[in-house]
Parts: sequence; structure tokens; C-alpha cells
Amino acid sequence: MRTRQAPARDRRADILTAARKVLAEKGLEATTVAEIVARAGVAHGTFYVYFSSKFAVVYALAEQMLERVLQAVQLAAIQATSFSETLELGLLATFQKMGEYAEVYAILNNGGGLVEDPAEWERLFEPYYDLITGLIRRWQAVGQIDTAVHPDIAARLITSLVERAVEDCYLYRPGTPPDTYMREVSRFIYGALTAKAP
Amino acid sequence: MRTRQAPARDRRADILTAARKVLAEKGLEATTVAEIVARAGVAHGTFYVYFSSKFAVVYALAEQMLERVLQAVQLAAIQATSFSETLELGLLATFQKMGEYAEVYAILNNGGGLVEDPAEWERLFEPYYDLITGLIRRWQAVGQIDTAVHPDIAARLITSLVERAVEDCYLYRPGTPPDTYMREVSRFIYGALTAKAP
Amino acid sequence: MRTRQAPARDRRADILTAARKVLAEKGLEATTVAEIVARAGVAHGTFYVYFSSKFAVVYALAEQMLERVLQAVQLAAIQATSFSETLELGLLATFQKMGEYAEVYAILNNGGGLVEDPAEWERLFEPYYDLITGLIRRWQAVGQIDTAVHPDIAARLITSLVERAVEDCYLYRPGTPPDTYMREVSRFIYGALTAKAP
Amino acid sequence: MRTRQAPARDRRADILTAARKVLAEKGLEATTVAEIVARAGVAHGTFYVYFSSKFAVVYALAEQMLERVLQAVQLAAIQATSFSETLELGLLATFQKMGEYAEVYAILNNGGGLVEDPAEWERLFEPYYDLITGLIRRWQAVGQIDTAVHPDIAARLITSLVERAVEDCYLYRPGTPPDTYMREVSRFIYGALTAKAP
DNA sequence: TATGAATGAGAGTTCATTCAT
DNA sequence: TATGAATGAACTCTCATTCAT
Repeated sequence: MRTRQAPARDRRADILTAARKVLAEKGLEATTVAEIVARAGVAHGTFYVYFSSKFAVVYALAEQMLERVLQAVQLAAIQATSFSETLELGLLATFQKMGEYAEVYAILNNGGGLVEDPAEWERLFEPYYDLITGLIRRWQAVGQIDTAVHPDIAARLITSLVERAVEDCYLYRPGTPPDTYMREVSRFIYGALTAKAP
Repeated sequence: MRTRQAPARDRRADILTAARKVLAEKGLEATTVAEIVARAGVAHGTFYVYFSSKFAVVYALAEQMLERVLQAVQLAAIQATSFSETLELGLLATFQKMGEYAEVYAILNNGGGLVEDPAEWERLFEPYYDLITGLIRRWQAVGQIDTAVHPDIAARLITSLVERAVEDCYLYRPGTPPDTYMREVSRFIYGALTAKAP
Repeated sequence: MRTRQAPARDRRADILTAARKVLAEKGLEATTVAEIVARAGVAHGTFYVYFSSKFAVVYALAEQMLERVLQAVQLAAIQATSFSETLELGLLATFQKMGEYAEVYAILNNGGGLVEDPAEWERLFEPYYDLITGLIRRWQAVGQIDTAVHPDIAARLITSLVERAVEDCYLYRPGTPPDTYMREVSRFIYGALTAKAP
Repeated sequence: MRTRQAPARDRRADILTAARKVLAEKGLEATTVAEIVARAGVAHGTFYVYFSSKFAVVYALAEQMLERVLQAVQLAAIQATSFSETLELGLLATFQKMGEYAEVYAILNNGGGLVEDPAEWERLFEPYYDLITGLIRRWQAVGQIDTAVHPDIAARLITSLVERAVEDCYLYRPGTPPDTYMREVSRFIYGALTAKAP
């Protein structure tokens, strides 16, 4: 009986953490359930108590990351009083939260071909797109963003831009300081959304 | 000597074509050599006459695509007489050539974790980055692009933007016409590179 | 807990036994993991639960045999009170234990080229050589073996002699009774170690 | 037409030489026809013009070696005027000729499991055994070898002794000079064949 | 809930051999 | 005779998943 004893280990969380590490180190194809459970310190069978398949744990990881980024950006958006401030604070929040998942990002990015229907994977990102779309609309309404911009297409482009910047920044070109990347991306998006077409 | 006989099937090309199809349908992890050779109509062993491993065929596919896109964009750049025209023609070329590889793109995009060193994969894209970087510098020199733009960082951001747009356009939102995407991306990039920071 | 249930098949032992049979019948190169597991009545994967590779099972078999022979010879050596008795009892023990492995012996003998470094394989036999070397020294000390004999070279020669005799006896010339072989070998070694050079 | 031009390459010999090298370096199981033909500088198909299978080349190699050793020992036996001289000269000849094949010897030794019936392989060695058996009889006839010795069993034991000594000498313990080995073996055999049983 | 030995389908890869040239 | 691209059967080994405990 386990009442008020040492707090029961949260095995689900242990597995999730271990999975993140292994994915980061080995990449999706080389990640095995065997290694995940070894790192999590649980038995092989225990994995299947909490996750229905190898894919499920990757999916759960993506959910976790997107949820955390989403919350941080929402908080930033609430505090901002202008488009440029929204952009600045939002990017800062994204770089911070996403940075923790940088290594797995390339994997999470496209569902790794683990999911049958790509659209199913894409749905995971929809709340994020919706948030950005909403923010664009909000600042279009008060004239801070060009009304010619398609909010939903732009939301997707911006998302890809930021993802790429985070990846580049933390993975491929760790020499360049994150600040430089953030400023560049900021200027890039600002120009894209405010400038008039030629 | 092979003169005037049956026009000698090019098995390497057959395998490459088959691989493209299978990757598009199944994704990287679910793609098997068995299925590739079945579609190519060659024996299992023949695969290894032309490619040293499963990875090698993905790599070769990426090379093929990037080479074709690069050529098309170079041609466009030569014909253009202004930054906005370069942008317009370059995007058109990219959408056309890359569109053929849209399904595999998500896979090719990050090397699928198939390659040990991510930097090795990244090198594949370098000629493409260099081309864009050069074009940005060229139009900065004549004042058509803001000189505050970092050519190399911008080149990477633009690349990710276009990749994403092509993916979205052909894969995830086939409802929206390519033209709309191209115009949006064009405006996006134009604004980003020409506008002054806030 | 496994108490009083079906007496838990020892799969490792089953595989080892099956491997011995297949090796004896087919020889090393023609022995396949598939056939071993078929005879052992276990799944293919089970093989790799207990042995890391095809080679590992051959190695384990050699270890098992050498260990058994070694023990038997040690026991014989303890009971013997003269060199000629040591020889007689030792040979008897060796013929008995090694006889069970006669078919695989030709394979075990040189590691079958399965091992990268021949010296690694040779190390397996070192305890056996050491035992013989020690016995030679012991009977040299009391004048029953010619002191001109190099104990370690002689140990190796004796080993090869006995191996060969066992092989011949059980494999190639089953017509001749083991007794004849043992007596011949005994006389051979006795003469070799006690006689003076010409 | 090839009349009186550059002497036609003896491709069969080239293949045999290449095979010897590869077998020595890689061992039997790791030796491939591909590598043999690569070293021999001939096409894959050419191999099968001269040898009916991979096994055939190993068999041919063994034949070649045994033939050469046999000739050398026969010559030595003819020149010798006593048992001890026969032993000395015979061993010298064997060490020299066999030394060239030392690396492949371990492989050739038992047919590598390549041959279905071990007896078929054993037959290859029969002329060699017959030679030794004959020599033992010859020196028994004149009282230089103990008549209690079984010529045919002893021939086999001697053969294994010498094989082992050559292997040890050239492969496993290259530190010890061949001379030491030869003298030890010589004394060993001399004692074994001339001494009276206890 | 937790375990981990056992599973077995199927993966990537090798390579002896063939045969049209 | 010589070639070498093509073959495909067979190999070793992996690993997601199950289930009796």
C-alpha cells in the first residue's frame, strides 16, 4: 500500500524525458524503445503501460513542446502593447522554450514519417498557427500590419521562419549568438508584414 | 558492345525514380529497399550495385533535386533585371522544380536523421545558400535591398520560407492555388529585405 | 516468482546443445543461426538474447569444452603418483571429455577464422597449456622427465598431438579402438619426454 | 591472334596467388570471390572459367602446398642416411615449404568445413601420410625405430605435431626462432619413436 | 501496476554464381 | 577466352510488441 510514502515515481514523465534525450542523440530511426526504457530505468513492458507504441511517445513529446511554447507566446502577447513589441517578446519566448527542444525539433518537425497521414501531424500545430493568425489580425485591425497580408498563410511562413532560425541557431551554427538571430528574424518579419509591395 | 540493341534500361535511374515514389508514399522509416526494388523492377542485389546503402539513395535524391532547382534559379537570376524580378522569376522556378519533389521534401529536408553528422547533410544545401547569399549582396550593392540585412542569415531564412511554402502549397493545403502562395511569399520576402526596421 | 511450475527450459543450454549438433554436421561456414534455433526449438530472436553473435556461440562452446577437459585432467593429475601414471590418467580423461566434442573439435581448433585476432582465440587455450607446462615441470623436478625439454613448447606439441589423436580416433578412423590410440599416444609422449637426444 | 607475342598471363596462377593472400589476411569465411578477383586483376566471370566454385580454389591451394612439401620431404629422405638425419632434413624441408603457407594452413587444415565429407578432404593428405609411414617402416626395418610403434598412427601424430609446430612458430609465437622449434620437435619425435615404453 | 524473457516478422546487406555480350 | 552487370537466395541481426508472472 502506498499512502503518504515516498512520492511514487512518475514513470510516464521519466519515459518522456528519456525519450527526448535519446531522440536528440540518435535521431528518430536509430531511437529504440530498448534504449528509452534503459535510460528511464523502467522495464520494457512498462513503456507499453503508458504509451501504446513507439510513435505515441514522439507524438506526446511534440504535444508537450508545443503546449509549452504556446503558453509562453500567449503570455508574451498579452503583455505587449504594439506589434513590434509582440514580435520581440514573442520571439524571445519562442527561442527560450523551443531551444530546449532544439535537438528533437528536426525530428518532431515533420512527424518523422511516423504518422500515416501528414495532415494528422499538421493538426498538432494548428493551435500555434491559430495564435499567430489571431495576432496578425489583431495588429492589422489597428493598422500596424499591412492589410494585404493573408493572416493564415503568413502565420505558416512565420512559423517555418522561426523554427528554422531556432534550429540554425542552436544546432547548425552555434557560433552566432541567439541575439543576432532573433534581431534578424525580428527585422525580417517586421519588414515582411509592414512593408508595401513594390 | 551494345549497339542498336534494346535501349539498355538505366537501372540506376529506375531505382531513383522508384525510391522517390516510395518515400513520398511511405515516409523514410517505412520505406524499405524491398519495396524500392520491387517498383523499379530490379533484383534486390541490383540496388547495392548502384547504391551503397538505403541512405545513399536518399542522399542521391536530394542531390538531384538541389541540382535541378539550383540550375533553374541561376537561369532565372541571369534573366532578371531587378531585385523584384529576380524574386519573382526565382520563386517561379523554385516552385516548379521543387514541386516535383514536394512529397519527399519533408524527408530530404533534415536528412531524416539518417546521416550521422547533421552538418554533413547541411553541406548539401550550401551551394543553394551561397547562390541566395550572392543574389542578396548583388542587389544590396545597387541599393535595392536594405544593407542592414545579413546576407547569409537571410539566405537561410528565405530558404526555409520557400521550402515551407512549397510543402504547404503542394502537400498540406492543396486547395490554395500555387499562385497565391507565390505572391504571398514574394511580398513577404520583398518586405523583409527592403523595409527599414521600426 | 517461478516456484514449482513447469521446470523452466534453460534456453541457453538448449541453444548450446543445438549449436554443437549443427556444427558437427555442417561445419562452421554452413552452420546458420536459423538451423540452430530450429533445433533448439526457440525463436530466432531468442538466440540473440543469449548470444551476441553467431561467433559467440562457438566461443562459448569452446569455453565449455576446455573447462570440462581441464577439470578432468586436473583431477587425474592430483590422483597420479608418477609421470607415467599422470600421462595415462590424463589421456584417459582427455579422450573421454573431448570425445563428446570430437565433431566440433576441428572447428573449435582454430577459431574457424571467426575471430579477428588469432591470439584472442589462442588465449582460450592458455589455461590448458599452463596446466601441461606445470605438470612437465613437476616431473622434471623429480627427474622423471628429461630436463632438456622446453616445458612450454612441449606443452603445445603435446596438446596438438592429443587433439589430433582424438579427432583421428573418433572422426576419421573410427575403426581403430580408442585404447590403441591412447596407448600409442602415451608411448609417443613418454618417449618424447624421457628419452635422451641422439 | 596471340602468336609469339607477350606471354599470355597465366590467369589461373594469378587467381591462386591472390586467393592465398586473401585467405591469409581474412580467413576462410571472410574471403570473397570478389576480393580474390580484384587482387588477381581479372573479371568476376574469369574466376569461374578456371575454378568451378569458391571451394575449388581452396582445394587447389591445398593440393599445391602438399605437393610441394611432399617433393621436398622426398628429396630429403633420399639424401638421408640415418633416421635422425631423415628427421632433421625432413623437418627442415617441411618448415621451409610449409612456412610459405603458414597463414593459410590453419584454414587448409580441416577443409574449413567447405567440403561435405571430411574424409574427402583427408584423402588429400594421404600421400603425405603414406610417405611418413613408409619412412618409419624403413627405419624400423634396420632397427633405428622401435618396432612397437604403429607406423600409420605415428605418421598421423607426427604430421599433426609438425603442422602445429609450424603454425606456432610462424603465426602465434613469431618471437621464438624456427631453429628452436625444429630442434624441439626433432628431439620430441626422436624420443617418441626410439624410446622403449616404461 | 510493473516486469523482462521471449517472440518472429522483416529489415538491410552480402556474395557466389550466371550469361549476354 | 574474358567480361562484369545483374541476380536472388540466404544470411545475420534488430526491435516493437506481448504476456505469464
